[in-house]
Amino acid sequence: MDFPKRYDPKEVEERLIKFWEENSFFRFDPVSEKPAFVIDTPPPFTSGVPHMGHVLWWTWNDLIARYKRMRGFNVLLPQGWDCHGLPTELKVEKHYGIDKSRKEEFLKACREWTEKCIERMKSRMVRLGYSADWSREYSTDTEEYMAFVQKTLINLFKKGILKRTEHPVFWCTKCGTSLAKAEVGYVEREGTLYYLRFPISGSEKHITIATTRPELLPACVAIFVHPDDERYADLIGKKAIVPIFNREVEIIANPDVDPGFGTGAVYLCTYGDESDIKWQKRYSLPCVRILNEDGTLNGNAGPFAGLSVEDARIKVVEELGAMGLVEREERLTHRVLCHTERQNCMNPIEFIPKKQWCIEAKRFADDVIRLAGEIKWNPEHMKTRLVNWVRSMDWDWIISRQRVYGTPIPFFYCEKCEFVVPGEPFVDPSRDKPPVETCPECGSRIIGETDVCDGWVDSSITPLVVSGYWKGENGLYPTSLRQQGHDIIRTWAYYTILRCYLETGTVPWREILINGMILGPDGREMHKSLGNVVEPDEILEKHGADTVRVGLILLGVLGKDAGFSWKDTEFAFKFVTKLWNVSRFASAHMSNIPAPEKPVDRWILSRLARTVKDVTKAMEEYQFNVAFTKIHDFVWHEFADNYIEFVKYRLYDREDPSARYTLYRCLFTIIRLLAPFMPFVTEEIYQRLFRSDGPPSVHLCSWPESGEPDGKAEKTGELLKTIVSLLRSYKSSRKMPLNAKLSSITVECEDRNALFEIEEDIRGIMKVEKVKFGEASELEADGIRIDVRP
RNA sequence: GGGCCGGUGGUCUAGCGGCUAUGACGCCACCCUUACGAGGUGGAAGUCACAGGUUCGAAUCCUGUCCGGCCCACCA
Repeated sequence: MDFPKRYDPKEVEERLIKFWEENSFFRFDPVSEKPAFVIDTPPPFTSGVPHMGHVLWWTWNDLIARYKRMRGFNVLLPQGWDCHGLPTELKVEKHYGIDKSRKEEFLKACREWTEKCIERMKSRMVRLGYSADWSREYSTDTEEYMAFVQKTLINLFKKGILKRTEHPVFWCTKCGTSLAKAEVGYVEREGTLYYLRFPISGSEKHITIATTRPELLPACVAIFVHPDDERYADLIGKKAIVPIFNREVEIIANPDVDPGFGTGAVYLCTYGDESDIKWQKRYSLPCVRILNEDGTLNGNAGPFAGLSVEDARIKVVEELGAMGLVEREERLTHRVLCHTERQNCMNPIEFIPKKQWCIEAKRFADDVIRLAGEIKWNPEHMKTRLVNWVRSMDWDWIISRQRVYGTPIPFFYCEKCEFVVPGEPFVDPSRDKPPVETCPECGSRIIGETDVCDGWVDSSITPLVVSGYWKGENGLYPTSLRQQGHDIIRTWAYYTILRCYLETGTVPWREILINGMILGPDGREMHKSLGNVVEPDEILEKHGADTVRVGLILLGVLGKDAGFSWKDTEFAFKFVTKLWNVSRFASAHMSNIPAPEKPVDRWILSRLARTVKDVTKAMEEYQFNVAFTKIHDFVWHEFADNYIEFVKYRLYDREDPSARYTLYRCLFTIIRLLAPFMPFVTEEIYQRLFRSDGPPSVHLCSWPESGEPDGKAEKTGELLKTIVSLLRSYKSSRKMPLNAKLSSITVECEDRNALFEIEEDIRGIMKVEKVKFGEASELEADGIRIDVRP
């Protein structure tokens, strides 16, 4: 049989990708009798180049899809693209030099850029062997998709869950947009704590407050001290004078103040941080808005108007200093709220009161927690993350973004009374006509919303899209499985559960699988500046897709981060070669004609059965690294190192039909076990050796049945292994070639019958002329003793 | 500060109540066997983080300590 000496991944992969595509093997069959398995697949964000994290993600999805197909499921593995987003806008501004004020032109450029990104991503997925049903591809920037997003938003509006309200929002002055709570986080920063004196009204005394934000002085509306703080007991209820502005503010007792920090006195400005918002509400204080959206101070800041936050800080301190009101300054590290969702922004967040569209998510916290309980989490403990997040949430979901490349918020409202009129999807209220000319309430002019949606609004309804629910088919909803990273549990997983629940009343998926992050080889996050970035293309070019996949599968423990490892890639590549060589050997010696088994055959078949059992169990638990390692160990160390070596003498000398058939059975099973992991090399072997006995592709074969392991046969096999190992050791220690002849050996073991069964094998494998049973003492292992006569 | 996860030869890893603790990489010695040197055989290397406890029996279960990692949290 023709079987090339070397496996050429590049040639094979190109050929098989075409072969699979031409035959549409991976199309979802809508009329199939088989149970459906729907994977809620990632719409990867289409910005930049795919990285190792994407590749792990795809590999897992594809692995699951291929495995489930072999298990008899009608698998739907669709693919979508999450297009909208700030990074794309920024790229377009920079690359094309188009300003977003030229909206139509700008959007066109965004789409062009996105198309390119999709092409780049898709080509890598295809090369990796991603077995998606490409006929079901979708993009979040199509009118069809956006129309559905808008429809769900209008539903929420009608139910009174989506509203336009004024609220201080997280505002990034650098990106010029509001943000959701999930997009911001605290970052340790160096800063200065200023001790500022406020004169007490009608007194010679003063009170000293400590703050890191002196520039917010114009917005000061109160001073707080702890109710039990003796230092300030006599000042509670009195008024302090805001320096420079000569405004009076009340000194109020507030139990949340920490008397141990700074001076124990804190001033409230609208708004310096989240507690300011809480306290302002609690004590019904006024709001002085001093910040513009670009991060400069406005007219309310008096002499500081027009300055940036940073400049104002210096100026205020200077002026207070001149007045003798700066008591002291001290350096400190504190936590600053920053735009953490975007690694290359990380700008400090300001709070600006604004009218925003908001989904009242908090109301549904208990429902989301209940639904999380109905979903099977892998690993289980990741559910805690979601639950903790939902419990700690104290803000609703602000969905409006002051951007252009996004799904338009589908509402119009009255310029005077703010009465809201929904549009008819698809609608772009920034350019389309409102459905009514004037406000039905007050007769004033109706204007269109110009904001667009947060990107998560698009991507949180993918289960409704992939299942066909959005087109009125709901047979496939809820979907079977979502796979995603733990870093976006509080965003993607949470928002998806919430949105799908609000739309359908049920869970979006039955199971969720959490993958870890792929770190650099040094164990740190991959960053260009750290020089620890490994590009998937590099390995893909060198060793092929199967190696890339297995290299990552070995790292991928459920929910755990792992550093990229060249060793594992090397390991994977060696195994591809090993499998190829094993198959090459088998191609010359195996046969599909059944024949009765001999003891050694029964042993390997039992070991094989056990392997199938273990691997299947690991696959069901999504422990892919364990599953692969089990197959690897069996193939290399039991099948190749032992079984094949044990039967060579039978194959070479007498073409033993039992060995030939056993070889066939083992390899066919191995190929099928490995097919989901290494789709290319297994398909190539299948086409060469097994195609005539089965379906047109190994990926259409069924998953092997395990059968029952045979304990007795395994014991006999172990006895043979031990004896062979002892004799190899004997030869090795005497620097003899392994195929050196021995005249006789005497074996002392418990089971004389077993020894009798394998006597011929011992003689054939180790070139021993005579095997005797009896007392021995020269070599010993596992309670078996041997004497050797060279 | 709260929560979660983990700590097994030099490095990575399996085992998660019961045979002498799995395997890989690396290391040492050897073999040259007609699938594979991207081989093969043999070997050295571990008090399974530490301390208690439960049990006939603990790497495995419980408690505490130490050390890492991640997530969350308003100390201005």
